[in-house]
Amino acid sequence: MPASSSLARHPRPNVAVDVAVLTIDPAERRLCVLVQRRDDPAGQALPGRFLRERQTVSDAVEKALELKVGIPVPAGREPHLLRIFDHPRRDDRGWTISAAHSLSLPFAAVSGAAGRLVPIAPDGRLPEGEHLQFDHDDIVAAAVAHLRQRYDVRELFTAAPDPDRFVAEPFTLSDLRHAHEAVLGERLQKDNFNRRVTDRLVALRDGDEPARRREGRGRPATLYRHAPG
Amino acid sequence: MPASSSLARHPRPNVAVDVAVLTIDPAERRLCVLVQRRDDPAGQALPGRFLRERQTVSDAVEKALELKVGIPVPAGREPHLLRIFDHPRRDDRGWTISAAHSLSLPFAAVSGAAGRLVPIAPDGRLPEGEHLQFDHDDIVAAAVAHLRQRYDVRELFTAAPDPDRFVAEPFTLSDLRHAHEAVLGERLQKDNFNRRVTDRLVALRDGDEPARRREGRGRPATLYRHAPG
DNA sequence: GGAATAGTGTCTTTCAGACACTATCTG
DNA sequence: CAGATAGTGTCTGAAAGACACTATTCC
Repeated sequence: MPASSSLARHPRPNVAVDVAVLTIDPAERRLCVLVQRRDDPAGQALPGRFLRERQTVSDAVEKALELKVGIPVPAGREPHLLRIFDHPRRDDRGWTISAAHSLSLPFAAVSGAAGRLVPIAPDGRLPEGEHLQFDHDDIVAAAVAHLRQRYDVRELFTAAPDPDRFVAEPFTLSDLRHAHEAVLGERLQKDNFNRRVTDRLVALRDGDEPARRREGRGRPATLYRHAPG
Repeated sequence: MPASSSLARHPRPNVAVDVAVLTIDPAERRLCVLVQRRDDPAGQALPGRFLRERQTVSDAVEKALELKVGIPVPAGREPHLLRIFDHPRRDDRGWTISAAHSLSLPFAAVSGAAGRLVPIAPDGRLPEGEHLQFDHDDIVAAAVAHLRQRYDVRELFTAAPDPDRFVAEPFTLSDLRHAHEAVLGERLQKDNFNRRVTDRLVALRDGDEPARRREGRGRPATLYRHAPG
């Protein structure tokens, strides 16, 4: 903020926020983005909203999600700022800049939303035939790129696995791996993945034995939580 | 940008940009940030400016640097968006949000600036006794953290060395290493550093021999450019 | 020769990646 | 038992980090 000048009478831009809500569909094991349900066949759009008086950006994101897709933002979830779209003529209704954000949510928080979950192609973009209005395709691509960086292999040792907490505790190593595979859009090898992440996890105990989850056929899997710190 | 609503008559915020200009003082081999020269003893500040009508953010950054510290931005240099400061009462003159940016410049582009170069402490913050107005201390810390990530060891193999081009071509391996040391605030081992970066560089030729720079005592050093691509 | 800077040979440790194996459950 | 899922033992190759060495200049 410029320190010296008094607040001059400049025209001020409309300031908007747009949000790419990312989640993982556990049935399909696919990364999805939440798109507003609108009848307009010309183009779907991400939820977005103009800033109201003295509103913070993250508050505007929260309001946009409540009003446009009908979901509350769980406590402790923070939107990530991706970039600012500021082309002077990008909106012919007037000078408008938009702060593009991404927000990762667990599937349970999104499944009741008033919107469609569009799967992300392995290349990190929207599938053929799914195109969004304005610059929203680019926001999705930026959101996925940003997310994949946080789930990069090399991050597994410096940071925690599943930094965006797509997977609810407690979880099995397979749950965790499937989440990483959905984010990265590629298969990971079970053995190497397990060895990399177990240092950062604590196994739940059931008395003397490790706590396990039995589900369908096969050997029951040990349950884990994220290690504190 | 919200697609459905017409442009309502909301109050609009003042939108500002603030810039942490980072450079490396080659004599001191230290990372520095450019601070506006102001007489106000209460606090120094980073260059910043309000957006003018239909102005883009990066254009506002450019203008701020020209007018507040008197330096032109060389072609091909892009400011990095760090975060948005948006506390509703952060400026008592009115509702103002600020897009904080960093911009890396070679020393030659900054040495004539109307401002002070303040060295960055090894912990990435401003030294004791140097404090800036508003949230500008935080901008500097964020700018340095962002920069150090780009200069992380692990990035050397995936990306080019000196991605922000602090060092002008042609350069010696020592020039390049000193720049990385200044950014990271720690010493690097000559041998390992050289081996990591030489793949990404091309040695200049002087006829049959590699081109060398003789300077003071010691064996002359081979000159390099960045490898294309 | 001595001091200073440039550059290399090679060893150890770490760890990502891959293959093959063992373990425990359901039907 | 077969089929399915969970989990481990161990090798290979890449590369980061460290030590010791050689090379070429100025004085």
